Amino acid sequence: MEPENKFAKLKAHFAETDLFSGEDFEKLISYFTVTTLKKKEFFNKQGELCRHLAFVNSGCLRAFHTDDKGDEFTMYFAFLNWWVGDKTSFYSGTPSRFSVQALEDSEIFYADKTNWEKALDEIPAFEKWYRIKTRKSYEATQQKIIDTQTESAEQKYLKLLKNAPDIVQRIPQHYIASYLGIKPQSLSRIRKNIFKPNQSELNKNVE
Amino acid sequence: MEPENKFAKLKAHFAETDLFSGEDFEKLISYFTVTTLKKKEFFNKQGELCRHLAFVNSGCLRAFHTDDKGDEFTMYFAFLNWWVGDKTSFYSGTPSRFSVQALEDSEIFYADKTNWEKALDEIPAFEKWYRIKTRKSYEATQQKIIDTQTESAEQKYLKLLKNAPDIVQRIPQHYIASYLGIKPQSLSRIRKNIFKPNQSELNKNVE
DNA sequence: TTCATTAGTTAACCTATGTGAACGATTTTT
DNA sequence: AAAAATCGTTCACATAGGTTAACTAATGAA
Repeated sequence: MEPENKFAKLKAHFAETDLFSGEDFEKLISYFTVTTLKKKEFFNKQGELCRHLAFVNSGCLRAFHTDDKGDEFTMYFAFLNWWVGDKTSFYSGTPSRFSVQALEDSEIFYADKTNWEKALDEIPAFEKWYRIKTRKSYEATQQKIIDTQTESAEQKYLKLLKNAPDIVQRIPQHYIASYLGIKPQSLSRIRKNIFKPNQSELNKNVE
Repeated sequence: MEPENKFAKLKAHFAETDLFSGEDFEKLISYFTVTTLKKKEFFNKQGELCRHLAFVNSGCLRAFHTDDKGDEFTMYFAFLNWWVGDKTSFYSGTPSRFSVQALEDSEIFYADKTNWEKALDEIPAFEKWYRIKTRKSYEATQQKIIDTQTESAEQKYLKLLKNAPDIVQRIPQHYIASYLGIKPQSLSRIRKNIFKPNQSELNKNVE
């Protein structure tokens, strides 16, 4: 891909917001660096300082926390135009509470704190965009707490199948399990219940 | 309390941030209204529009989500200087995803959207303070997801006892249970294990 | 003061998910 | 092509927490 086209998808994304002029966008990308991650490569690691935030341009990553027992819990998957990184670590200098790892070969645009803050300062449209994104991400996080506490694993899986079948297809099952907060064996069992007998939520109200 | 003293605690709180001049503060409170809530009274209800955000000046409130089965899950307790309300509803006009209710007779300072946004526009120090608070609240929410998924109910309770013994003492036990995401009976059982035999986390490494 | 309500405890039983281990299928590496 | 690693499935068994229900203590209202 030609260098000047590298940012085409990102540009389309910002254009959709109606906040950005072409000039704003040119300025924005001047603060970012392009790089690629091979499958399984890390963008940042839990326990270390998170020095960059990034946009996903292609591929897919996941953010996951590893607990004392070594069990992993996937907090989110990140696709095209998502941004990734532990903002808390990035801003406060505390150790990252989760790792971010490529699940496929991926291309990202990243900026360090200096550049990120320059971009925020100098491009009001970006600052506004970022504030909105932060709000949405806060909302999603709150919603995830509610869902986590409120629904059974089967309900969560069915909801995911319904709302994001693409994710379920694209991502290996054991990562889905870790996203739902259960073990791969349990997800296997749940799938068996869903697809075979006349038991599950899928088949209720069928009398 | 004299009217001009009503805001003393809030003023002290903002003074601590080093962001606010006395003048900023006078301006700020001009946008807020004082009111009291009796124990069990609601600040806002799940499903309705959240029209106000508020600071707690005295007493204590809780934010909780009620699911389809009628079970409640407490998202947070709010004490002195916390602010409460469903920001998502407040900003986006969507129905609140949780209710906020006084656990004790409480005094709060609240503002509707018009006043809140005027305050943000006209008092840069407030805007900055709010951005920091929002970030912290996002961090706390993310941390709560991690804790929720990672720890057993007993671990969560022990952690709470250690980090916030005041909360445990001040707040009725069934609300604590709902904060931990379990039933009151289960918390009773857990407490029994902790305080009686040589079983629990409390007594390990004692050989 | 009495009655009614709310809060906390206990116990027996139930259920969803975890655990460990085995197996075949798929993918990656050599 | 072979060997190694990863992935998904299944099963038997273990366990944390939910459910129901009964009982007592504490609180609040009449």
